[in-house]
Amino acid sequence: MISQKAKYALRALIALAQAAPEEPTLISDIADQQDIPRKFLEQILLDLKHRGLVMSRRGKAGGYLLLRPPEEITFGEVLRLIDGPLAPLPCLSKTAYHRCADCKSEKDCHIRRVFADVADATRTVLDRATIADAISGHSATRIVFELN
Amino acid sequence: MISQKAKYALRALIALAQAAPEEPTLISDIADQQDIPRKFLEQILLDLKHRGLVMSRRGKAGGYLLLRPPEEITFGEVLRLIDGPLAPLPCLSKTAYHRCADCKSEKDCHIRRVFADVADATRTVLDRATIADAISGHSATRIVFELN
DNA sequence: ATTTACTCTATCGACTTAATCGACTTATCA
DNA sequence: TGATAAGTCGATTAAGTCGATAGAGTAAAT
Repeated sequence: MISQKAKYALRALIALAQAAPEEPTLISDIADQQDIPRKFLEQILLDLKHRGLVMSRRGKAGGYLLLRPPEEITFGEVLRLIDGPLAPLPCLSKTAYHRCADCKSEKDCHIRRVFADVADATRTVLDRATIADAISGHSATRIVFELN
Repeated sequence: MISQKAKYALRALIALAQAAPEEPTLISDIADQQDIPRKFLEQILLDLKHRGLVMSRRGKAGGYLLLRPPEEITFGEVLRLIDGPLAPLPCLSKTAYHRCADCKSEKDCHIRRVFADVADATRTVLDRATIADAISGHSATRIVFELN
């Protein structure tokens, strides 16, 4: 399950993508429109700002703006930023690899092999799906499952 | 990330599948062999027993036995049992569906559409992969990703 | 100078996770 | 029949995470 925070982040980015590209949107407006607790959303937007996804303007007529085109912001990027690695096992993460504490041999790990397939699938889907895709309802990836 | 408990459960089942099919295996033997805290493993095996995956014999010459063939125990089943639903959103779970608390319309949910693909992929992989597959190193599913 | 709005750090309570404890029950065997 | 081996089971713990809130601070505009 993805966290509530990640859902909020994605919804906020979608809201920003749907707003006028030059007019800053108020935190409060996003919070009201998307039903997100105001103060919680502040933190989230700040995180997104620190990672370069959005920018902000202070003072009157301030607010938030998308810093990159919605076609270039992927779900994978947002999820990693908020929830951490996508991989189901630490030893399968491309972006935050580390050995499982009690693992004797990665090559021989029976469960690792199975989860490697899961990791590939989620990575592929989430790193291809963009905010723009989400808004348009267009799916970036078609997945075909074959029996071995 | 899957929980430590789920990893232990899978490793324990694999160990049982590799043991003689009629000789009960001691909790302590599995714990030692797999480096799992003894008392924690007790709980896990009890859960697996209550769900009908294994059986136990008490007293001298007691221990645990697999109750079903390794070809019929899937990763998906074990993970659901230990960690709960596989789906990344509650509204995408087949086995434990429930609405997202703050969701206005599922049909119009932009993020739901993306995660539906993730849910399909993980479900397919994990519900096809069995304990027997894990041991043999044979992968049950080949996944092909196509661009839309 | 005042108002508006974002910034930042700290804190909260509820829950979850991983693990441990200890008393109990059941089965075997001498 | 009683000692011993082994699983059963509920309670408890410590640490961490999650979702949310509080409040003082800073920057910009008028």
